[in-house]
Amino acid sequence: MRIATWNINSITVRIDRLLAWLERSGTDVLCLQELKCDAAAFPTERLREHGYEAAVHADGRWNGVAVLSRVGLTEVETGLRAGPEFDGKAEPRAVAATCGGARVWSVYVPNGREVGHPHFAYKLRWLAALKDTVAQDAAGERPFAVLGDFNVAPADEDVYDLAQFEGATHVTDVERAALEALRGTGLSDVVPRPLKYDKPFTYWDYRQLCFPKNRGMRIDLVYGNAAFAGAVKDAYVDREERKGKGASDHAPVVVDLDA
DNA sequence: ATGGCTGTCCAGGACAGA
Repeated sequence: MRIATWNINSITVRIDRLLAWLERSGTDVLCLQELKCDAAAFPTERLREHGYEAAVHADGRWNGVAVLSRVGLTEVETGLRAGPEFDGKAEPRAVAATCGGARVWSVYVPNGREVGHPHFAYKLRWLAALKDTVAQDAAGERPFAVLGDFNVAPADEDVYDLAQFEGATHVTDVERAALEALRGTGLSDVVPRPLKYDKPFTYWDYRQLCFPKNRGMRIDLVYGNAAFAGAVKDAYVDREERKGKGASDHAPVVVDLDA
C-alpha cells in the first residue's frame, strides 16, 4: 500500500495537479493539509470519479484537512479530543480515518507565528492534545500513523541553514520537546529519502529562489507506531511535484508499506 | 531544467504562511 502526506496549499487551485499526481504516483491513501476551502467547495465528485473517497474537515479560508483513500475509508474522526481553541474557535486541523487496515491522522499543526505570540502557545497546546488523542492507537497493534505538516523541524539538520532560524519558530527546544513527547507514545519518525541532494526537505519558501537553491526544511512528517514502521519498505520526498508553475510550496512525502 | 511569493476574500489590500 502506498500512503502519502501533502500540504497542498489550496485544493481549489490545485485540483488538476492533485488528480494528475494521484494517477502518476499510484497513491492509495493521501493525507492533505491546507485545503483552504469549506466543506461545500471540496471536490468530492471529481475525486470519486478517480476512485477516491474522502474524509474532510474544513470550514473556509484557512486550514482544512482531509484523508483520501481508494482502499476503503471508515471510522472517520474530526478534530483532536479536547483540542485547544484559538480566538475562541476550534480550527479544522485534524481528521482521522481507517484505510486498508491502517489508521491514519492527517494533521496541520498551527504555525506559531512568532516565539511568544499567543499562536505559539496555542501550537504547543495543540501538540499536547495531539499526543493525548493518539496515545492509545500509537501503543496498539494495528498499523497507525500521524502524517502531516507538523510545522516543526525535528533536528538541526532539518533546515538548510540553522543561522537563518535564530530566534524563529519551528526549531525551538520547546517545539522539539513536544514532538519528542509525541514520539514517546510509541511513534517513530519515518524519515524519507531525498530524490536529489543530501537532505529530505519537504518545504521550500516560494520567495528568493529557495527551491532551486534547495533552501528547504523538513517539516512534513510521518510518525508511525511499531506495526506501521515495521511495514515500511520505502519512503521518499517527491520533489518533482514541487517543480513548475502552480506548485504547492510543499512536496508530498510518500511511504510504501508491505501489504 | 527551475524560477525571483502565493491563495483567499473582497474589490487593492490585508492576512497568513514558516
